[in-house]
Amino acid sequence: MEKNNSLASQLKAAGRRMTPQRKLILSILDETGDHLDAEEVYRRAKKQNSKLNIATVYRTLGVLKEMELIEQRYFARDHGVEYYESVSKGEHYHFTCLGCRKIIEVETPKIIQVQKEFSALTGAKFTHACVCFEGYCASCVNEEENLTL
Amino acid sequence: MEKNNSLASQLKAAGRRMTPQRKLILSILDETGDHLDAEEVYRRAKKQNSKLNIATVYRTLGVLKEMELIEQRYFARDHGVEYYESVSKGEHYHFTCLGCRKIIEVETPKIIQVQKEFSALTGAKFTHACVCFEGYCASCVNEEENLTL
DNA sequence: TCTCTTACTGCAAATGAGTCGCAATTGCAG
DNA sequence: CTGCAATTGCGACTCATTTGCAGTAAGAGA
Repeated sequence: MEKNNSLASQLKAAGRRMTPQRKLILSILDETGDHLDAEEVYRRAKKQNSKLNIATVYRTLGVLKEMELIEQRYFARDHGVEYYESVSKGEHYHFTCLGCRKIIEVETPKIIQVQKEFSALTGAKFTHACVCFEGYCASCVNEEENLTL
Repeated sequence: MEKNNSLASQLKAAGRRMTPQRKLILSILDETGDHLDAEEVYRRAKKQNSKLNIATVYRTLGVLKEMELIEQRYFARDHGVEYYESVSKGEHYHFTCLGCRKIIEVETPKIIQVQKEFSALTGAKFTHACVCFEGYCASCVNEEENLTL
């Protein structure tokens, strides 16, 4: 319950209100291990609130993003769709396999290092980095090799 | 002229044809130092070929990208628009200033290092990395500080 | 140089993720 | 319990990008 309380008080601090829609959408993102786009969040949320509208999902995702409770991300070169994940997952990046569409999470301190170096060099201040990788995962690389033999 | 010949032969090798539209669009991207989206490429190209259509620009950008003559990129968190640049510019990344919208190019070997480390670890093969940074450049950081004083 | 095939272009209409205006609803402070 | 501002649902809208199609034009072969 503390989660709801914390959400409620954070919302209040921002002059916003706690609503069942917001609670529902955040809980979906907090509890899933998958990478969801707005459409998929909508689909899952709608199961529990059939009158929910996609516009509300987008608006809620915007609010949660503003409050830094979730992060918006893009995966792979085709950035047509935005994905969202709870910030509670911590700093990491994504590798999308072009073969099987699997998303592998990549952890590395190097991106932060680049930011620090560039800041030190130029005096710029970073607020956000979008990093995503694309390629073939080990098993798809093998498959490809078998095919070309 | 070797550039056109090279383009022509590369196109031929891919079972494609050389057209004035393709020549024009590639030359615009090769010669500019700016970061152009499809709309801006279209605007500039149209000055030299008034009948040119935006759909042709998109199709041509797709072909050139497929032939690895240009790279498609996204800048900043709002990935609504795709930008294109000639691959002849070499490996680099982009920092977008949220204050003045300036795009600063960032050079670092660290991104490639991340890819190598991850490949060594998992056996995955990288084909592409999308990296973009967002924040405030030195002069906008200063301005912001002045405002909040 | 001419011809024929088929890749390519221009156009207009379609797509689709995300946004917006507005009236009805609902948190929640007092 | 009341009032009002924040929020929702809904449908219409935006706008970058894509697609279908009929006409055009590269460029290989004769």
